[in-house]
Amino acid sequence: MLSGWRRRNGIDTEGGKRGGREFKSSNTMPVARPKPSDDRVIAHVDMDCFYVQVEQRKQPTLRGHPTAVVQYNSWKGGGLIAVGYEARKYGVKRSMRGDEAKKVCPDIQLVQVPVARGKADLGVYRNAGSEVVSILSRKGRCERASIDEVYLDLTEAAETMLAENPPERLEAISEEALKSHVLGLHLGGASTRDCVRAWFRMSDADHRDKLLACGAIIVAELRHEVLKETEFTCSAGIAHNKMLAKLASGMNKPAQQTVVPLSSVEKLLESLPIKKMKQLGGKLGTSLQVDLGVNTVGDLLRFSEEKLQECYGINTGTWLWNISRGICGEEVEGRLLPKSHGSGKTFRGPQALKTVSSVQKWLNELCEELSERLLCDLEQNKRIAHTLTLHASAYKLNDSESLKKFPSKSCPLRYGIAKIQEDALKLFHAGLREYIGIYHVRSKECQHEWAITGLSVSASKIVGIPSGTHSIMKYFHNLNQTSMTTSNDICTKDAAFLSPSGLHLADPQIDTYEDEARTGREMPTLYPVADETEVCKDPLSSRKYANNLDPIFFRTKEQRDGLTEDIRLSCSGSENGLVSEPTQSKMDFLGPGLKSEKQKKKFEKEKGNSSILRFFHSPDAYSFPEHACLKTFQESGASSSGNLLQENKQPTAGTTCSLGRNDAWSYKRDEIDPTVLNELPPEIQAEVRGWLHPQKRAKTVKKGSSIVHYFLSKADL
DNA sequence: ACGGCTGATACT
DNA sequence: TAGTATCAG
Repeated sequence: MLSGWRRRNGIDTEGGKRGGREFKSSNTMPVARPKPSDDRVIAHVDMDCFYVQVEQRKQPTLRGHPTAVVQYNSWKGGGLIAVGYEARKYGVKRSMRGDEAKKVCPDIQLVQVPVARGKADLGVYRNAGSEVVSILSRKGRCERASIDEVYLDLTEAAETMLAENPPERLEAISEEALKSHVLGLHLGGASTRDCVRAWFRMSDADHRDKLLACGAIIVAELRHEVLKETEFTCSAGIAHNKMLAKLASGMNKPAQQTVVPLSSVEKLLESLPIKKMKQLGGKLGTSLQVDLGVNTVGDLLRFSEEKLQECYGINTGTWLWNISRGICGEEVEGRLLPKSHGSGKTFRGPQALKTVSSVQKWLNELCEELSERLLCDLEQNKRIAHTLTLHASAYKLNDSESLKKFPSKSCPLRYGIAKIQEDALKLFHAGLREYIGIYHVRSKECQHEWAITGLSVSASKIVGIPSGTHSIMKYFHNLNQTSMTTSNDICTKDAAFLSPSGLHLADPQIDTYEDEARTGREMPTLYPVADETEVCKDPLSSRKYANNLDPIFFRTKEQRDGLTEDIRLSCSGSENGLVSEPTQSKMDFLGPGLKSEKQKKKFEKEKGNSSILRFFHSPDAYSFPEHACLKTFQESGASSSGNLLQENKQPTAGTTCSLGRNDAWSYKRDEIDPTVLNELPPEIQAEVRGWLHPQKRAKTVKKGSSIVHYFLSKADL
């Protein structure tokens, strides 16, 4: 009996008896299998104890000393979030408390995570990660997998090297490359290095091995550049797919790289504990162990694909079958920027928040950080986020129902600190009302019913906006001239133009809130660009925009072509005039009104900036009337959205490609004038070309679920 | 009620 | 879609 994991994820919920299974007679039919291998060259680069390195660079005297990064030094020395390798020798581990670390390693230096607005601020690490990404993205498609991890598709670069400058012709192979670990390489007699050198130069090797060798040389170069330019060391894995590359990058740390030739895969996986595989470290992995007795990846080979599908569903089953053979078709995504931003904090135990005002206070802090990061993203990457989401965790006091989860709520995101704060609070109330039950709504000040143990706000649905001759500046400039006579902020209405679906959620309506006298206000005309004269007067007209115009591209075709993702990845507050004044803890206790005063001053101060940011800094920026938005916010099950939204379909033809990192919008590829590309910075060109000519090879779909798998020849691995 | 914070993704 | 859950580091 499968327990736990499957109950939720299992696709086949009806006792595992699947209709249609009998149609798959396993041997007679040409049961196609995924290719046993592909000839891509994929690298996974993993920064070594990244936070520690960042702190050591900032404070060089820490180098060479056992060091760990800790947050919230208050309780038991704080929690470790990164441990340097010197400290690991003493047995210091992540998720130790600072005190325990001191115990096993008295000399350890504990560095605190920067704190801003009363919470840990990981901004410095994010920025450091961006530095690294900007270097690693030079040689091929690059996917930022996390703050300190990157995947690279080096296939083209490796092929080029193999054709023009193969290792065997290379008079000298870099020292770093020669230090590679090559799995399965027999080190008979000769020194390791000579062996590796010989491997790199092997002229009779499998073509795919040669590609890997080239990949390893390239990765060694890249890692060297990272070290030179950032002082950070990293480790890497080079293999034919993401899964193996990721596996390899962790095998020899720190500051080393590991190559996985095809011939080594079987043995590598045979004895590998199942939990070491990415995605199998959690409940699914446990289920494999407990329910199927699978302890190593090799053990998985005993099960037919059908059996695995019976147990875990079609997708996961096939995926398991594949990974046990070292097969993984996942593409490197080609995304240098995050898809969402979030700011959150937990309030454990006694610190749990029990009043609305304390919640509000913290929401304000979180929203402030979020807003800052959003503006940063806007200015540096020309991207706009469209959805604001509030997550909270809570428990009920004196209630058996305390297991109930606090519901997440989201709404359209309006730019401007005050707006975000206001909306976040409304979302909180919406969630709270649902959480405690609508009958208790009125007992607003009745405490001790609930306690909040975690709060977070996040911004998602981030899409790029055009740049180039008609830049974002111009866009907002127009906006400002025409419609923002009283306002300096982007708000929901703008999202009407920008939102891919035209979906508009009204502000959450909390009945305990006074309506903000929106009624009589007239809707301003809003000209997206000078030559577009459509006027948005009522809720429906926003739909018209969304339907008829590609919102972001609701300008000329030429303008559309300029779409770009700015490659300036860093988002450092101090560099862009966005830096906040030193956080004053007094502010914590000031109401929104006073805070607004502060923000006003900040805005005044920044008025001189040519930055677009000044458009959004006004705290009490004009708010578009709510009736301009479709009200789709679901309240007590009463949904007014429904049909309106469903009509709104995006054209997704076969020849569309998704722009940037967000699939929200598609457009016809052949509408793009290729010559425009040449005017973009080279790095951007590369990425845009990536969009325009996505994958040469058949696209392998997530988790091996793709039907293409079934049309490829059976594995002989 | 302790590991905090951040992010991605899949499913419904 | 919006909301939930899982996973990772």
